[in-house]
Amino acid sequence: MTVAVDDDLWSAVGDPTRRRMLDLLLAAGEGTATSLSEHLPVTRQAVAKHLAVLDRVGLVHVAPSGREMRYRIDDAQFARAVAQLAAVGTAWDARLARIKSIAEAIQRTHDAAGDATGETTKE
Amino acid sequence: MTVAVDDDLWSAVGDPTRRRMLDLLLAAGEGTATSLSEHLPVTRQAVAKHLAVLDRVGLVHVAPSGREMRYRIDDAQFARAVAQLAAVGTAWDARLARIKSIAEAIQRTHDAAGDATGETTKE
DNA sequence: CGCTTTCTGCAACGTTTGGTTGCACATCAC
DNA sequence: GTGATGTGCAACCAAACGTTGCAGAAAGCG
Repeated sequence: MTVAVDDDLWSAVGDPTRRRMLDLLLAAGEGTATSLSEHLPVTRQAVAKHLAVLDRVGLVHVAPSGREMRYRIDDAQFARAVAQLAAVGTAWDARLARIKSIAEAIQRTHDAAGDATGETTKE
Repeated sequence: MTVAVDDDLWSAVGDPTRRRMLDLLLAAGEGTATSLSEHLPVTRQAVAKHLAVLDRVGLVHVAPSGREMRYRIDDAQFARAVAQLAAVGTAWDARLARIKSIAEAIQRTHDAAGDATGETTKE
Protein backbone atom coordinates (compact mmCIF):
# COMPACT_ATOMS: atom_id res chain seq x y z
CA MET A 1 0.00 0.00 0.00
CA THR A 2 1.21 3.38 -0.85
CA VAL A 3 0.91 5.94 1.87
CA ALA A 4 -1.36 8.69 0.70
CA VAL A 5 0.98 11.66 0.74
CA ASP A 6 0.30 15.19 -0.25
CA ASP A 7 2.95 15.92 -2.86
CA ASP A 8 2.62 19.67 -2.45
CA LEU A 9 3.24 19.47 1.27
CA TRP A 10 6.17 17.16 0.68
CA SER A 11 7.91 19.26 -1.90
CA ALA A 12 7.33 22.30 0.28
CA VAL A 13 9.17 20.58 3.10
CA GLY A 14 11.60 18.90 0.73
CA ASP A 15 13.57 22.04 0.03
CA PRO A 16 16.46 22.53 2.47
CA THR A 17 16.05 26.31 2.58
CA ARG A 18 12.37 26.07 3.33
CA ARG A 19 13.10 23.50 6.02
CA ARG A 20 15.53 25.89 7.67
CA MET A 21 12.97 28.66 7.38
CA LEU A 22 10.41 26.54 9.18
CA ASP A 23 13.01 25.85 11.83
CA LEU A 24 13.62 29.56 12.27
CA LEU A 25 9.94 30.35 12.41
CA LEU A 26 9.42 27.66 14.99
CA ALA A 27 12.25 29.03 17.07
CA ALA A 28 11.39 32.71 16.81
CA GLY A 29 7.63 32.38 16.72
CA GLU A 30 7.38 34.70 13.73
CA GLY A 31 9.50 36.45 11.16
CA THR A 32 9.64 38.58 8.03
CA ALA A 33 11.36 37.94 4.75
CA THR A 34 14.11 40.32 5.80
CA SER A 35 14.62 38.93 9.29
CA LEU A 36 14.69 35.34 8.05
CA SER A 37 17.12 36.12 5.26
CA GLU A 38 19.62 37.39 7.82
CA HIS A 39 19.95 33.85 9.14
CA LEU A 40 20.02 32.19 5.75
CA PRO A 41 22.58 31.99 2.96
CA VAL A 42 20.16 33.43 0.41
CA THR A 43 18.79 36.85 -0.42
CA ARG A 44 15.62 38.40 0.90
CA GLN A 45 13.92 37.89 -2.46
CA ALA A 46 14.58 34.17 -2.44
CA VAL A 47 13.16 33.96 1.07
CA ALA A 48 10.10 35.91 -0.03
CA LYS A 49 9.46 33.40 -2.81
CA HIS A 50 9.82 30.50 -0.41
CA LEU A 51 7.42 32.19 1.99
CA ALA A 52 4.96 32.48 -0.87
CA VAL A 53 5.29 28.74 -1.49
CA LEU A 54 4.82 27.93 2.18
CA ASP A 55 1.83 30.23 2.30
CA ARG A 56 0.31 28.60 -0.77
CA VAL A 57 0.36 25.18 0.86
CA GLY A 58 -0.88 26.69 4.08
CA LEU A 59 2.15 25.95 6.22
CA VAL A 60 2.45 29.60 7.22
CA HIS A 61 0.11 32.53 7.23
CA VAL A 62 0.92 36.18 6.95
CA ALA A 63 -0.26 39.24 8.84
CA PRO A 64 0.67 42.73 7.64
CA SER A 65 1.90 44.96 10.40
CA GLY A 66 2.72 48.43 9.22
CA ARG A 67 5.12 48.07 6.34
CA GLU A 68 6.16 44.63 7.53
CA MET A 69 4.75 41.26 6.54
CA ARG A 70 4.92 38.96 9.54
CA TYR A 71 4.83 35.26 8.86
CA ARG A 72 4.13 32.56 11.39
CA ILE A 73 3.60 28.84 11.33
CA ASP A 74 0.13 27.44 10.87
CA ASP A 75 0.06 24.89 13.64
CA ALA A 76 -2.62 22.65 12.19
CA GLN A 77 -1.15 22.37 8.71
CA PHE A 78 2.33 22.01 10.09
CA ALA A 79 1.20 19.19 12.33
CA ARG A 80 -0.29 17.55 9.25
CA ALA A 81 3.04 17.79 7.45
CA VAL A 82 4.85 16.25 10.38
CA ALA A 83 2.28 13.47 10.47
CA GLN A 84 2.94 12.72 6.80
CA LEU A 85 6.65 12.51 7.39
CA ALA A 86 6.01 10.12 10.21
CA ALA A 87 3.57 8.09 8.12
CA VAL A 88 5.97 7.57 5.25
CA GLY A 89 8.77 6.81 7.63
CA THR A 90 6.73 4.23 9.45
CA ALA A 91 5.49 2.59 6.27
CA TRP A 92 8.98 2.31 4.82
CA ASP A 93 10.36 1.11 8.07
CA ALA A 94 7.79 -1.65 8.26
CA ARG A 95 8.41 -2.71 4.69
CA LEU A 96 12.13 -2.69 5.23
CA ALA A 97 11.78 -4.88 8.30
CA ARG A 98 9.64 -7.29 6.29
CA ILE A 99 12.20 -7.53 3.52
CA LYS A 100 14.91 -8.12 6.02
CA SER A 101 13.07 -10.95 7.69
CA ILE A 102 12.35 -12.52 4.31
CA ALA A 103 15.97 -12.24 3.34
CA GLU A 104 17.01 -13.89 6.53
CA ALA A 105 14.51 -16.69 5.98
CA ILE A 106 15.87 -17.28 2.51
CA GLN A 107 19.40 -17.32 3.76
CA ARG A 108 18.42 -19.78 6.44
CA THR A 109 16.82 -21.94 3.78
CA HIS A 110 19.67 -22.53 1.41
CA ASP A 111 22.15 -21.73 4.09
CA ALA A 112 25.61 -21.82 2.54
CA ALA A 113 24.30 -21.64 -1.01
CA GLY A 114 25.72 -19.52 -3.82
CA ASP A 115 24.69 -16.04 -2.89
CA ALA A 116 24.83 -13.52 -5.71
CA THR A 117 25.57 -10.36 -3.82
CA GLY A 118 27.19 -8.19 -6.42
CA GLU A 119 29.11 -5.58 -4.56
CA THR A 120 28.23 -2.04 -5.43
CA THR A 121 30.26 -1.21 -8.44
CA LYS A 122 31.30 2.29 -7.62
CA GLU A 123 32.06 4.23 -10.71
CA MET B 1 19.08 22.17 18.43
CA THR B 2 18.78 21.66 14.76
CA VAL B 3 18.63 18.10 13.65
CA ALA B 4 21.66 17.29 11.58
CA VAL B 5 20.10 16.29 8.31
CA ASP B 6 21.79 15.12 5.18
CA ASP B 7 20.48 17.45 2.48
CA ASP B 8 21.44 15.06 -0.30
CA LEU B 9 19.47 12.25 1.23
CA TRP B 10 16.53 14.55 1.82
CA SER B 11 16.34 15.94 -1.67
CA ALA B 12 16.70 12.43 -3.03
CA VAL B 13 13.64 11.40 -1.08
CA GLY B 14 11.95 14.75 -1.61
CA ASP B 15 11.08 14.08 -5.22
CA PRO B 16 7.67 12.41 -5.62
CA THR B 17 8.80 10.26 -8.52
CA ARG B 18 11.82 8.96 -6.64
CA ARG B 19 9.63 8.29 -3.63
CA ARG B 20 7.35 6.17 -5.79
CA MET B 21 10.35 4.42 -7.27
CA LEU B 22 11.60 3.51 -3.81
CA ASP B 23 8.12 2.24 -3.04
CA LEU B 24 8.19 0.06 -6.13
CA LEU B 25 11.64 -1.24 -5.40
CA LEU B 26 10.63 -2.08 -1.87
CA ALA B 27 7.59 -3.91 -3.13
CA ALA B 28 9.25 -5.80 -5.98
CA GLY B 29 12.63 -6.32 -4.38
CA GLU B 30 14.40 -5.13 -7.49
CA GLY B 31 13.79 -3.49 -10.84
CA THR B 32 15.24 -2.00 -13.99
CA ALA B 33 14.71 1.43 -15.50
CA THR B 34 12.34 -0.11 -18.01
CA SER B 35 10.32 -2.16 -15.56
CA LEU B 36 9.94 0.74 -13.15
CA SER B 37 8.90 3.15 -15.85
CA GLU B 38 5.96 0.91 -16.69
CA HIS B 39 4.47 1.70 -13.31
CA LEU B 40 5.28 5.39 -13.42
CA PRO B 41 3.89 8.35 -15.35
CA VAL B 42 7.31 9.21 -16.76
CA THR B 43 9.56 7.86 -19.49
CA ARG B 44 12.29 5.28 -19.07
CA GLN B 45 14.94 7.98 -19.48
CA ALA B 46 13.58 10.01 -16.63
CA VAL B 47 13.55 6.92 -14.44
CA ALA B 48 17.13 6.16 -15.42
CA LYS B 49 18.21 9.63 -14.32
CA HIS B 50 16.42 9.23 -11.02
CA LEU B 51 18.08 5.88 -10.50
CA ALA B 52 21.41 7.56 -11.08
CA VAL B 53 20.56 10.09 -8.38
CA LEU B 54 19.49 7.40 -5.94
CA ASP B 55 22.65 5.47 -6.72
CA ARG B 56 24.79 8.54 -6.14
CA VAL B 57 23.45 9.00 -2.61
CA GLY B 58 23.71 5.27 -2.03
CA LEU B 59 20.02 4.53 -1.60
CA VAL B 60 20.16 1.87 -4.30
CA HIS B 61 22.89 -0.17 -5.85
CA VAL B 62 23.02 -1.68 -9.29
CA ALA B 63 24.05 -5.09 -10.55
CA PRO B 64 24.41 -5.75 -14.27
CA SER B 65 22.73 -8.94 -15.37
CA GLY B 66 23.22 -9.61 -19.04
CA ARG B 67 22.04 -6.53 -20.84
CA GLU B 68 19.89 -5.49 -17.90
CA MET B 69 20.80 -3.20 -15.05
CA ARG B 70 19.06 -4.43 -11.94
CA TYR B 71 18.60 -1.95 -9.13
CA ARG B 72 17.77 -2.76 -5.56
CA ILE B 73 17.45 -0.89 -2.30
CA ASP B 74 20.49 -0.51 -0.10
CA ASP B 75 19.01 -1.48 3.22
CA ALA B 76 21.49 0.33 5.43
CA GLN B 77 21.37 3.65 3.63
CA PHE B 78 17.63 3.44 3.26
CA ALA B 79 17.25 2.84 6.96
CA ARG B 80 19.39 5.91 7.54
CA ALA B 81 17.10 7.98 5.36
CA VAL B 82 14.05 6.75 7.23
CA ALA B 83 15.76 7.60 10.50
CA GLN B 84 16.36 11.15 9.32
CA LEU B 85 12.74 11.58 8.37
CA ALA B 86 11.76 10.37 11.78
CA ALA B 87 14.30 12.63 13.47
CA VAL B 88 13.08 15.79 11.79
CA GLY B 89 9.49 14.80 12.40
CA THR B 90 10.15 14.22 16.06
CA ALA B 91 12.08 17.44 16.52
CA TRP B 92 9.41 19.53 14.85
CA ASP B 93 6.70 17.75 16.74
CA ALA B 94 8.39 18.49 20.04
CA ARG B 95 8.93 22.12 19.17
CA LEU B 96 5.36 22.45 18.04
CA ALA B 97 4.11 21.00 21.29
CA ARG B 98 6.30 23.42 23.21
CA ILE B 99 4.97 26.39 21.31
CA LYS B 100 1.46 25.26 21.94
CA SER B 101 1.98 24.94 25.67
CA ILE B 102 3.59 28.37 25.79
CA ALA B 103 0.70 29.88 23.89
CA GLU B 104 -1.72 28.33 26.30
CA ALA B 105 0.27 29.64 29.23
CA ILE B 106 0.21 33.14 27.80
CA GLN B 107 -3.49 32.94 27.24
CA ARG B 108 -3.96 31.77 30.80
CA THR B 109 -1.87 34.68 32.02
CA HIS B 110 -3.73 37.65 30.68
CA ASP B 111 -6.85 35.62 30.45
CA ALA B 112 -9.46 38.10 29.23
CA ALA B 113 -6.69 39.82 27.25
CA GLY B 114 -7.60 43.32 26.19
CA ASP B 115 -4.17 43.76 24.74
CA ALA B 116 -3.91 45.66 21.47
CA THR B 117 -0.27 46.58 20.96
CA GLY B 118 1.20 44.77 18.05
CA GLU B 119 -0.17 41.45 19.10
CA THR B 120 -1.30 39.20 16.32
CA THR B 121 -4.97 38.83 16.89
CA LYS B 122 -6.14 35.31 16.48
CA GLU B 123 -9.57 35.10 14.99
C1' DC C 1 24.40 -17.49 -39.45
C1' DG C 2 21.71 -13.03 -40.02
C1' DC C 3 17.67 -10.34 -38.74
C1' DT C 4 14.72 -8.51 -35.43
C1' DT C 5 13.60 -7.34 -30.94
C1' DT C 6 14.61 -5.38 -26.51
C1' DC C 7 17.22 -3.07 -23.20
C1' DT C 8 20.61 0.26 -22.44
C1' DG C 9 23.21 4.77 -22.73
C1' DC C 10 24.11 9.43 -24.67
C1' DA C 11 22.77 14.04 -26.57
C1' DA C 12 19.75 17.89 -27.58
C1' DC C 13 16.04 20.34 -26.14
C1' DG C 14 11.99 22.57 -23.35
C1' DT C 15 9.96 23.82 -18.82
C1' DT C 16 9.84 24.55 -14.06
C1' DT C 17 12.15 26.03 -9.88
C1' DG C 18 15.62 28.16 -6.76
C1' DG C 19 18.49 32.08 -6.87
C1' DT C 20 20.25 36.56 -8.18
C1' DT C 21 20.28 41.73 -9.27
C1' DG C 22 17.96 46.11 -10.06
C1' DC C 23 14.34 49.24 -9.47
C1' DA C 24 10.02 51.45 -7.86
C1' DC C 25 6.99 52.20 -4.02
C1' DA C 26 5.38 52.45 0.86
C1' DT C 27 6.26 53.28 5.62
C1' DC C 28 8.74 54.67 9.87
C1' DA C 29 12.17 57.89 12.21
C1' DC C 30 14.23 62.34 12.31
C1' DG D 1 9.95 67.54 4.51
C1' DT D 2 14.34 64.01 3.88
C1' DG D 3 16.48 59.72 4.61
C1' DA D 4 16.57 55.01 6.04
C1' DT D 5 14.30 50.61 6.06
C1' DG D 6 11.02 47.00 4.28
C1' DT D 7 8.33 45.43 0.63
C1' DG D 8 6.96 43.90 -4.14
C1' DC D 9 7.68 43.31 -9.16
C1' DA D 10 10.44 42.17 -13.37
C1' DA D 11 14.35 40.45 -15.88
C1' DC D 12 17.72 37.28 -15.92
C1' DC D 13 20.77 32.87 -14.82
C1' DA D 14 21.58 28.06 -13.49
C1' DA D 15 20.22 23.63 -12.12
C1' DA D 16 16.76 19.96 -12.09
C1' DC D 17 12.97 17.23 -14.09
C1' DG D 18 11.11 15.65 -18.20
C1' DT D 19 10.83 14.81 -23.09
C1' DT D 20 12.20 12.97 -27.93
C1' DG D 21 15.56 10.91 -30.99
C1' DC D 22 19.28 8.01 -32.02
C1' DA D 23 23.07 4.65 -31.72
C1' DG D 24 24.96 0.40 -29.69
C1' DA D 25 24.90 -4.22 -27.17
C1' DA D 26 22.81 -8.55 -25.72
C1' DA D 27 18.96 -11.95 -26.29
C1' DG D 28 15.62 -14.50 -29.41
C1' DC D 29 14.26 -16.63 -33.67
C1' DG D 30 13.94 -17.58 -38.89
